[in-house]
Amino acid sequence: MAEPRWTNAEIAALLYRIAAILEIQGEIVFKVVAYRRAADAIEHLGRDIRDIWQNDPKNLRAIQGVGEALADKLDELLRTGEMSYYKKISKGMPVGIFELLTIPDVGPKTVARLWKELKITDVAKLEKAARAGKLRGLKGFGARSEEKILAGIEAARRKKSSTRVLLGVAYPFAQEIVAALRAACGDAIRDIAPAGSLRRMRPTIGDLDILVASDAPQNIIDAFVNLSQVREINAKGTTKASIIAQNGLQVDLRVLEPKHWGSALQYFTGSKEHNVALRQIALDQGLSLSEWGFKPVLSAVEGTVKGEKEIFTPTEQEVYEKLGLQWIPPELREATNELELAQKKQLPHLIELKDLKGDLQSHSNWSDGSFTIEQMAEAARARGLKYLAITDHSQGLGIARGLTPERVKQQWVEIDALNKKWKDFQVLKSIEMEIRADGSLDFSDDLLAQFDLVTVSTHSALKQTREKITARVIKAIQNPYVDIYLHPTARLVNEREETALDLEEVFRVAKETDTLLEIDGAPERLDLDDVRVRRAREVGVNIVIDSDAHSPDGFHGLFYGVAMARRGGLEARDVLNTLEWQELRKKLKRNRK
DNA sequence: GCCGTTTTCGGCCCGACTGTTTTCAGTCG
Repeated sequence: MAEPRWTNAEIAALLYRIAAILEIQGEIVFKVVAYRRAADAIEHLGRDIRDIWQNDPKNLRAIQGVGEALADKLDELLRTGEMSYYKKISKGMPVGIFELLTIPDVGPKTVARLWKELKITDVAKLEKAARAGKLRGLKGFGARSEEKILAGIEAARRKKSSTRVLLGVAYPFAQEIVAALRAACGDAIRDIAPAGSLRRMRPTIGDLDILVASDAPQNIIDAFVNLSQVREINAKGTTKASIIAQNGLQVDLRVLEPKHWGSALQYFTGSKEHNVALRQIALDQGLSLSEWGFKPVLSAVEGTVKGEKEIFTPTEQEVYEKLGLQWIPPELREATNELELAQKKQLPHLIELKDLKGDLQSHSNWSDGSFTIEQMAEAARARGLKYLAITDHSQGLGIARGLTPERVKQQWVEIDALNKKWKDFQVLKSIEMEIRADGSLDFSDDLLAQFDLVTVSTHSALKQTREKITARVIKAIQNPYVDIYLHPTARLVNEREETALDLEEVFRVAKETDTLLEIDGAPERLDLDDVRVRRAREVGVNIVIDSDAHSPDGFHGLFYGVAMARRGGLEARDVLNTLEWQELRKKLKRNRK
């Protein structure tokens, strides 16, 4: 019997849905939070939940936030494909009701009352009722509430149609805004930094948060709303302002006194979950932490006030130090295990861009790039790299003018000639070889053996079943001349979901065969992502970080690739292209035997 | 519903804002 196969993401979505139902039904918030916490943990597991489960519910309790009750419910779901508890509580819940929760200022309590008292079960009915002035009959609702809800419905619609912006777009734009503000305000700015998910280097960004420390807040606010990048002003007050930029991004600015800088930067950087956990650690030490600083709290044990004065933290380091923690790099602040490591002073020494010695995926005008090998090589060299693999596509990818064996040989002549030009730089003969739908490769082993290194990837037949695509990839990476498997999940951020590939199995075989897996740093790929990178490291798979550059500008992909590696907790030693080519070369499986 | 060198029971983050209120509940980040 083929059971419906639930992915981690689908299971997480189910738990989030249960949380929403419980919330609307008025269940205690802590139970709701428990479901959300478990959902979040499963979403960010980095491996298939079945690998942990192994047909025993007890194993599931190893997942943070999953206890006895949830383990049993998940066990049932994994065994039978259904969860009777969900069936029970979702009975009679109108499906449209969950969309109401996406409206700003409409929360679970409001939804429950709209449903029970006015029979409103979807957004269309709510809009109609608000326009007809029927909401003001509810206790605590007035005409103003109706306007607010109508505006909220509009805002929710706009938000739904606009996707999050790629980090590769938002990051340079944030730098631009910061530079423009500095130019306009000069010395009035004591400190300035982008915060939020941008500072944590998430693959996509919703709104941009910019923080400024200054003694002259009004000057900063005025300068901000008058920047040439501003299209419209949402709000403008004495300490904060919000604008929509010409490029459509919402930018929120907050100005605060320098003495609050540390706690505010910490707070606005997030993540929310990280902050919640951090505040708990503070409480355990008798301190209440907020964006304004620390306050001593009543001690439960002594029943006395430990102190009176607030404690300010002008730097973010001081916030963490005050709690006996190492300062935590923003990329790690996603409430995985960073607080535990910071307590034990065991945070990884994260890899930096300057650690990379070479780039192992790039394209020239021999296939789908627009620049010559020489132009690409000079650009890489100018960035301080020592080697660059030219990995033009193989013939299987016809759309990218993939190379035939004959053209490969011609390209090698050009590369050999170029390599005479530098003493401090080398172009590597490589290829991005298509793994065909049946797992066979474009070139013979005899030809593959003559490259410096060989990379493989999939661009077609991406909808194959889990079994099929996994077998296909494994067959390819078992080839003794295949060194690197590129952008393993084939996802495109905001555009295309990852394939059904069983990554855990691929990790296992990659480790067994000494095949390297890639973090493709092109902003539209970022593949492997941080969660997968973390898991790859746990398993012991070797990683490389590449730009996938198709032009000299494309080498900025290395920066974003390093960001994913940092989010995944990688150190320089975990990434093989931090080695000189001669050292890396020895680690390739083709040279190990 | 989860969790524990201060607990197997009794806790579970903080502050601001809003609209409606005479002291607060709900929502948000």
